[in-house]
Amino acid sequence: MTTADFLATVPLFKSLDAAELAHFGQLVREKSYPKGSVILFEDDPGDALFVVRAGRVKVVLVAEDGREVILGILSVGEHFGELSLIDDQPRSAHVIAMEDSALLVLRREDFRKRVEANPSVAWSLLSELSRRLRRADGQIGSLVLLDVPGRIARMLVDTADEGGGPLIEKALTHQTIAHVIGASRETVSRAMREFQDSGWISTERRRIRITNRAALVKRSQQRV
Amino acid sequence: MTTADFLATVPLFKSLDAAELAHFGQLVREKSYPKGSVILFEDDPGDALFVVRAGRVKVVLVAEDGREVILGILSVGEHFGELSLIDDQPRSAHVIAMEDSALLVLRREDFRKRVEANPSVAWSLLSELSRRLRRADGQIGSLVLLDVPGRIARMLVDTADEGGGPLIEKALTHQTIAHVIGASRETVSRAMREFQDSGWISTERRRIRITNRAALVKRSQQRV
DNA sequence: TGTTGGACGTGATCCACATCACATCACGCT
DNA sequence: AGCGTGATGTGATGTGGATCACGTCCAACA
Repeated sequence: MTTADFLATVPLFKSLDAAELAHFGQLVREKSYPKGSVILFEDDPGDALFVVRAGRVKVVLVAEDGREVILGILSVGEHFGELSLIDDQPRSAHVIAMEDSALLVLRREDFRKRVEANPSVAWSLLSELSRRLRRADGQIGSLVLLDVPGRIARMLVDTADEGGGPLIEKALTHQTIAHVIGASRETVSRAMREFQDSGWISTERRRIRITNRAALVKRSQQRV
Repeated sequence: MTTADFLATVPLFKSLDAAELAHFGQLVREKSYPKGSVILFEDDPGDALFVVRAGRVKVVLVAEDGREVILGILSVGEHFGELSLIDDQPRSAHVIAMEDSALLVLRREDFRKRVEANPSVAWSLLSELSRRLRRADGQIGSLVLLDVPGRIARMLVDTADEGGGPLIEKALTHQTIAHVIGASRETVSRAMREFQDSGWISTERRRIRITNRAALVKRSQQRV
């Protein structure tokens, strides 16, 4: 697939015509990052937007003692790094490749010019930031109002809904889930086992099937 | 102050000229909300943007058992409700007047038309959403990585920085702080007393003065 | 096919905080 | 001035979940 063809599949650019996509295609360059490599560092000045072309990356905050929170996991077609292009502030988090990944890089000035020529891209960006803000606020609510099993239940339901079905493929490891919901690996393991014993989910290597969505939804709305 | 003059002071509209401001002024209507009244409900369909003209409002999520989290507190000149205008999704939280307040209300279609006529407003909106997203992500980091005193320290430093000086006027009550940082009122009281006894802050009715910013910053970066 | 490193399972222990229960304190009101 | 209501101070008690310390399982790879 050519770069322009790939860009056509990226939601951010969905409103662009072929000529514009070709134009964008000329401006980006592709970079590879092996699993575990740091794509960008918190506090660095930022002057580029990244689009995931292959692989998966995580957006993380890291404490001095090494503990981490995962703010987001981005797959093919998703983008990151636009905040610094918009407000000229430093990067707000680290971004690390979870698998061998390939990213398209677009520099600030190129991006700004293209956005000014295509206000519809600005609207796509607003939609995307709105979505992220809703998610972030929901996450804050979860952290404060729910216990760990509740947060896991919520995450499972959300993930399944986004995936479009009750089967979650290439599911995250317990350790990764723990980093996302702000809990320890052990507690996640225990809660997942509970769900399984209750018949709410079934798992087999890297796949989770939700077998009682209603129960999970209920569990994600109240403390027991 | 006329409505147009007031709008000129609102950051969202800072790039507009007098004619445009007058135009906007024609489209908004002003509504009053007594302290405690609910301005909008989570899950309602939303078709209006609100600008705080007087008073203070809080954006909150409420659990079934009544516990609440405050996602944001908005003062004069700040706005809310734009997410539903952008993505047509329902309201993501309740908004409640913390004091007797007056709000300017702008309907979706009027707002959209004006934004299309003034792309610079879209850029202001992007800046604002970026700011909120950074804050929300920071808050998620605080909730997961810091203990309660750490979160309070962070909040004090942030509030002072926004206020432009070490003196925080019309400070929030301990109960309200508790709702913002996700803790109990008692724990907030004890932590604030600790800070005071350590000489990091001093307080006198509804005012907090930061007397050792460095110590607070350090406390907000590591668990003790 | 043995080896090795990552993912998962599970008990024991500890502690930061929520919760409960009151005691003041500080003001805005009448 | 006296009253009532909301803000704050502070002990006692209970617990969800982090942490520590292992053991098991499994897939990739030499």
